[in-house]
Amino acid sequence: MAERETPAATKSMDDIMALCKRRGFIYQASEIYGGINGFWDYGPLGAQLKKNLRDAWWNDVVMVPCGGRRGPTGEPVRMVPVDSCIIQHPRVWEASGHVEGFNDPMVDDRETKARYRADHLMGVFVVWEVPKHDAQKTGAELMSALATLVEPQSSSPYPEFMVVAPHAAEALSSLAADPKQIPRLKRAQPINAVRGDGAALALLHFGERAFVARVGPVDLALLGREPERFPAPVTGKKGVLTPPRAFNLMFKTYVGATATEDDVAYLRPETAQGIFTNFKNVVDTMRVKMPFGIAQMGKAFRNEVTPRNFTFRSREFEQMEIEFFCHPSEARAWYGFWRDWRMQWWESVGLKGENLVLREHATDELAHYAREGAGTSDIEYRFPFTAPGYGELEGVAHRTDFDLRRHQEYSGVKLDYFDAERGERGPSGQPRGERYLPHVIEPSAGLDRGVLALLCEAFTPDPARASGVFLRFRPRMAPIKAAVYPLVNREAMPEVAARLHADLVGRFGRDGFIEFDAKQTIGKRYARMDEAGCPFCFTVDGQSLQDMTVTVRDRDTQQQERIGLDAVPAFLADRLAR
RNA sequence: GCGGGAAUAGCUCAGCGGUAGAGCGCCAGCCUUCCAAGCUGGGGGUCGCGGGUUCGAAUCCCGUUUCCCGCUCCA
Repeated sequence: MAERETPAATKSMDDIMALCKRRGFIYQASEIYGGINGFWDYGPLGAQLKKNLRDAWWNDVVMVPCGGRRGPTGEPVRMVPVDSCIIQHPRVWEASGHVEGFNDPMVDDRETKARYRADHLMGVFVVWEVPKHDAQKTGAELMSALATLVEPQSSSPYPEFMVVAPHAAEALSSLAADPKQIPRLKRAQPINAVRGDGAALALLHFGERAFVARVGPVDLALLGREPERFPAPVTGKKGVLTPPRAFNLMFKTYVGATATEDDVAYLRPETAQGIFTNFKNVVDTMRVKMPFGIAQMGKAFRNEVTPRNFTFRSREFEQMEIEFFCHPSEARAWYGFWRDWRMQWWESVGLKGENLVLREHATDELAHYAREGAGTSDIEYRFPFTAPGYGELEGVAHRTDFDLRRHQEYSGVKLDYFDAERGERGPSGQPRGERYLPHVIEPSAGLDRGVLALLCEAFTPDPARASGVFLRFRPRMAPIKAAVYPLVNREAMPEVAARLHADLVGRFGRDGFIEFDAKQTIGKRYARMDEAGCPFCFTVDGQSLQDMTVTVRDRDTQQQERIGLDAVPAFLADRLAR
């Protein structure tokens, strides 16, 4: 299959979206009302395609963990599922870091179109002009004079300039390296280190004049009230900045009818936390033993700043997450195991070849919970809109014990695990046991992104065939499993075909649609199935009535073979497993 | 949030101040023995939405929504 693959860059996303609409895979949500940004609905074929991918994950991950293969410890992989609520106690999201991490206020420069994190705007507050005779002194020589200087608080609350940096120290060093960030500034010298209020002092030279300035965070409340009195970074121009605007990425709602601020709750931005909050319950009730995983699939919600690229960045989406708990000493081995096996799984559902890559994260792009861990990898697919780059399908992260530790801290409930098989051996030869907070490997996949990747991968333009395009789904993923057609709507053909159709629906109808259609020419019906991605069409023709055979038309090759009517179920059963 | 482009039938698009169109698809009938064949007929659009200009707006102007591209953002 891989050798006939169509490069992602040659596929048009517009064409894929049009096909998705035309064939009932994906519609824009609330379309008759003009649509709603960042939300998409699945049509009949899309719903079944999505279910097939979801079922494959559930079966291959939860019910037959890792397809039956053994983990790095040599034992079978143990896995149990949960299904937790979308709305959790608000403290869950404080513990997870989402309340803090999802609330970066941003400031826009209306003139230059630049956007800044408000807490990264460092103000430069001039507190003292250095007398001319002292202007050539170094920062160190000024230190004694500065000891008696006016308190920085007495200077104006409005900065003279603004510099973009995460904190004062970095602002100072970047100013020293590149004074052009402030108009007319010739030279900047740091004077002292960052103080308690997050600010530091610097000596700034403008031509012949020199000033001592305090560099530090600006008053965000004041910036919100009077943005016109704050200078923009780089240009120094006033009146062009917007007030800080909160980009709250969590969907807020209210529990109860009163809807006061005390009732605020959030729709989960990830399913993972529902696993961590149930960790103790699962350990206490399920006789699981380390190492083991808890899996969950379900909807999650993120108020994305810019939903874009079809369903790739939707505000409502479905996740398939595993939290795999293990002893800290085994985390590295399990991390590698999961990373490699998840990659193979995506290949098994049809994303083969150079469009699928495994990318290990560089240290500086790791999330807050993963810095101390064995690593983070992304399994990425080259979508037409990311080509030649890639978009994330699944992240595999070693989250250390970050989440359990935080939930233990915020809830006050002990979440450590007593491992009876570890620890020193006592006189009887029995291990004394070891109590520890497990480490976690998290393979977290996006179901909607997976569906989109399947669609993009399957989409195969072919000017030689009537439909101009066909969808080359793996039979296991295809929403329509087979079609049964009488070649013509005459003689006994429709009746024979209808019987075969009923038989196949009974055997395979739970896995996907089995089509029946007697209208129109056979070529037209084949072409429709090409566009819908149906892998096999069984046709009853004149010969069928003589010798009880049918033709099987293969979607990918357009070739036909003739098999016995009674051989069709076995033929399909064999192919649909692939 | 910003800048640019777009929105007319299920799809692809034409129409650009004077009665809303074509091709394909879809549905029905006829005909048809293997790849969107042919014939006949049919359904389907308040021209994204809301204002304004005009005797008259799909068409011009303003606003708005959605989609696409580029920024920006992305635990």
